[in-house]
Amino acid sequence: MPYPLDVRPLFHPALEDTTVEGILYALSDPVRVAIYADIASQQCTQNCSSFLTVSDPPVPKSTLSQHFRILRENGLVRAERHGVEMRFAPRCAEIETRFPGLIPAILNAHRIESGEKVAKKSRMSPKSSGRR
Amino acid sequence: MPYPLDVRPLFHPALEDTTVEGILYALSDPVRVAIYADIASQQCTQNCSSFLTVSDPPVPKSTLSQHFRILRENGLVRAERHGVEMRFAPRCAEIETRFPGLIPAILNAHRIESGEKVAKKSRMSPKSSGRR
DNA sequence: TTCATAAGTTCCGTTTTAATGAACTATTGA
DNA sequence: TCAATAGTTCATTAAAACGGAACTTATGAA
Repeated sequence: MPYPLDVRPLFHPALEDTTVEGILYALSDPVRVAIYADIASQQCTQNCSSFLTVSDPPVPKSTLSQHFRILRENGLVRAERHGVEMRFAPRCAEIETRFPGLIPAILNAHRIESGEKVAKKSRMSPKSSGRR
Repeated sequence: MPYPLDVRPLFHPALEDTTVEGILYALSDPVRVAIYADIASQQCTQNCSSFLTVSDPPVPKSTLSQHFRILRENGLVRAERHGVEMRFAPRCAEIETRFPGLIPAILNAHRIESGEKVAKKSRMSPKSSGRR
């Protein structure tokens, strides 16, 4: 008889237990902020492995797992086991009620910076005109 | 004849070289964010030693020095040697032009959290009425 | 059922990074 | 010239991040 699936308690902090420094720490890593920006912008939840290639070279699975744990334990995402895979949903709306404007400002800053990187890359790319 | 005072180049990143992750990292430490919040809120610049007691137990001098270096190298403060002491001024206004809303949101969140800590402490204090 | 595969996690050795006492370097004032 | 003060640097230790390998659980096929 199939018993309930693995329901080991995945710890999620209560909203009021989240801290600014925890949030800033979690998002101060380039891989984690990229993951979070992606999760936060998607309407649908995503699984772990879809993020193996957020970075080049690809992030090892074990490292990715740690990154997700840090995002979860600092209150940034909600994780749910779905069969063999894990799905993540952002907790932006909740955090917004506790620390208004914080997450939007960070995501906005991240967008600005990402835009710069893309611009720099395309300037350096052999496909671009380079200095004319 | 007295030569120019020690003017070893104190490195400050150009505004456009500051990064979100650098800023978040610098402010993800409780001591550093407390220092920065203080500097950002003061009209007058302050020296290093006035922050020895931002934390209890007091932060060792060598540790403080590192904290200030991290704030400076990540573009959060401008440091100037004035005789024997070092003075710091916030770079909030600059950062605001690059990452609008980021610093105010972080400082606001920090205020919220500090307020909670004070409230909790006074609830637990023997001088307060405690549970009535 | 049994086996193979796939998704994540955990373990553990290695590498980085942080913390801090002690020694050191300016600068000022007596 | 000496003493005191503000910060920095260095060296040691402690803590945290990284990532390969082994492990666990779920699923689907035979």
